[in-house]
Amino acid sequence: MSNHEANPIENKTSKQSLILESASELFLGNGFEATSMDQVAINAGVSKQTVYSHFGNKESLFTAVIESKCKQHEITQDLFDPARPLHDVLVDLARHFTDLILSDEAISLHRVCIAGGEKYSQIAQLFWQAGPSWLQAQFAHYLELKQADGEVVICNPKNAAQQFLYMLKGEAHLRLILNLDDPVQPAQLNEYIDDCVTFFEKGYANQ
Amino acid sequence: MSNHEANPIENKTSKQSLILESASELFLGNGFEATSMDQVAINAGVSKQTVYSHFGNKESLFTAVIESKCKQHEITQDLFDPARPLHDVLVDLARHFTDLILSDEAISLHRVCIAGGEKYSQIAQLFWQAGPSWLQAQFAHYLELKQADGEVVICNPKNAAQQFLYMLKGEAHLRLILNLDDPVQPAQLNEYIDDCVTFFEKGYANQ
DNA sequence: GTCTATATACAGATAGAC
DNA sequence: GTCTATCTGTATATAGAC
Repeated sequence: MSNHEANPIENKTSKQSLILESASELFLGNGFEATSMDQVAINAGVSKQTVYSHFGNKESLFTAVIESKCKQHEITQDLFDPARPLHDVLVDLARHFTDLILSDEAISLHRVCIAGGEKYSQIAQLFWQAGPSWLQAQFAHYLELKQADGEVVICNPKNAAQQFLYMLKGEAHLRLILNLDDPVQPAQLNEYIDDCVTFFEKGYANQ
Repeated sequence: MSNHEANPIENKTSKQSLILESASELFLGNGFEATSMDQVAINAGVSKQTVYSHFGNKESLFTAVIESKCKQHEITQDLFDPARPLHDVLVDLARHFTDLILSDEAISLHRVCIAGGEKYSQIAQLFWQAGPSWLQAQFAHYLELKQADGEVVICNPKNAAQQFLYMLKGEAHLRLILNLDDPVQPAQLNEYIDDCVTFFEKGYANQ
């Protein structure tokens, strides 16, 4: 009985994805510096040399991990259908946005990008463009259309979009990313989100 | 001529503060993991053993640094004098708050607390209580008084305080903490801040 | 208290067999 | 491509002289 699989190509890609998965777990869980290539290899069930064969060095592996994770976390743009009324969009956006950014994986990803951004600014740039920048632009564009319709009075849609999104991020996100013992409770969070929607509507209402 | 100083006690405390200053620079600049005790010693102009004599181990030294830095960055509570009109307080708060949180040292401190919070949750707790938590409470209290005066209509002052502060933090802070190449320009920031004040006043106006 | 010298461990990365 | 064994540097922490 031979030692190699029936399809060597599938075997190759399988090992590569095993390594990527292992590295994702460790980098996102413990950060860049605290993760060793030995751990990555053991966790993936391969030898260290195999890791180096596929990804060259630690930085390249790290970049590959961040890149793949950024692609996974994207909010659908269907949400910003211009035909939808403002209130519905605000409520949906608030719900989807908070669900996304407060998830365990998004928090880990954000934390790692902050820590790693100092030395590897490419990482932070990837995260910024795939995440915050993209969403802000989409939402601002939607608000422009609503402004044109006369539904709202917004002199600067880009600013308004930011105000809404960063307001929502707020305390719940900060507590999680600081890893505090007591996160914001779901009931309190829901009340806060509703408040934000109401606040936004009144602040930018057309009289 | 003897080698020791006239006052050995002053000499001791001087070395301790030298070490603390050196460690602050390195921890805030490069993070916990990327800072070695050797670097701290060299940067302070003392031997490594002296560092250990004063602070025991790396974690203790780190905690001491964060604790001292948190104490330095505190916003005066004179700002929330109940006699002051809302508009003045909002403008002053917005200016002082953004100045503080966008400063180099505050960004570094924030970054380090996020990175270190995973393993040493005491660090993040220190930061949270001395910074965000304290300011939110002060501002919420002021808003309660204004609500009682009938100047504004705020059903939940705690939420309103958060909305204003986290909205201000916004993109400028995120870009800095991610260490992106292109930070928000001062002119654009000022415009955004003014927008936030106007938005808040309209959103919570008493008709 | 402060120094120099050292013990011990583990990191990133590579050599060479199969 | 994949593995085991190893090189080389550097980290935390300590021992012992002064």
